[in-house]
Amino acid sequence: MGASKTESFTDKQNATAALLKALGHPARIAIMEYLLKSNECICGDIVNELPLAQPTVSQHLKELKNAGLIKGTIDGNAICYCIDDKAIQKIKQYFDAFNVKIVKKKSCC
Amino acid sequence: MGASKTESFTDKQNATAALLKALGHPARIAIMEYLLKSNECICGDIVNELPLAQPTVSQHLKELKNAGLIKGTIDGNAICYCIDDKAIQKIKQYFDAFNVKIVKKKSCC
DNA sequence: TTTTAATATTGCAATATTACGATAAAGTGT
DNA sequence: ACACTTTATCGTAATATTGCAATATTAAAA
Repeated sequence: MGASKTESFTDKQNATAALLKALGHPARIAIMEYLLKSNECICGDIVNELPLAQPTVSQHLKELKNAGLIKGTIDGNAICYCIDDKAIQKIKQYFDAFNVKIVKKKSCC
Repeated sequence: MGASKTESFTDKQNATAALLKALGHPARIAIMEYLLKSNECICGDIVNELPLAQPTVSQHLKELKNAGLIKGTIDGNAICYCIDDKAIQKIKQYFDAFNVKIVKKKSCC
């Protein structure tokens, strides 16, 4: 098929998977890390930083934006992309909670 | 193409992306959450819990195992799958560090 | 040893993803 | 208006993912 049976899982599970899936590509990890360390957030700078063609980078930026991980604001004829803290908080909280439960649980194997 | 240009990114970026990609599917999130909350870790129980056919679940388990997120031990003719803490620690640390840097950084948009 | 149970693998169809050239769109500067 | 810059979109080829039926494998149980 190729299509996930999303309707069979909870909204929360689908939402979590969607966030992590958006980060599940090295180019998108590289974009996030660049936005984190650099003071530049202009789309063109990201394109120059990555070893990918401009349309490809644009596509990755779109996916990150759709997932809520970044937001873009128009600045003249350029676009400034920034990390959206809220999405990162959500992920962090998910793994924090996950970790707490792991510590409490006895591993059976 | 369909194939990621992994050779263009750092090993760390590729490793991070691979871990998150493995969790980027609702069925695999559901498996991890089941293993976290349940005392059962037998493969058959997971198959019964999920709305997917046995071969599909087996495939998802394989991906989680390849990513290092779970480990399986043979128990008679059943297999017990458990979460591998180390992988979760890695992810948690990644987002903790990410978050620290976000807080320090002034968002530009 | 034959049957049964549990899990993995194979093969395949449907769909999604990745990448990029070509082109469009939208703003800037002249 | 015109060229120029920046980013997005379209179209398409190559590859990957998802899901399952059928089948193989492996170990227990009878």
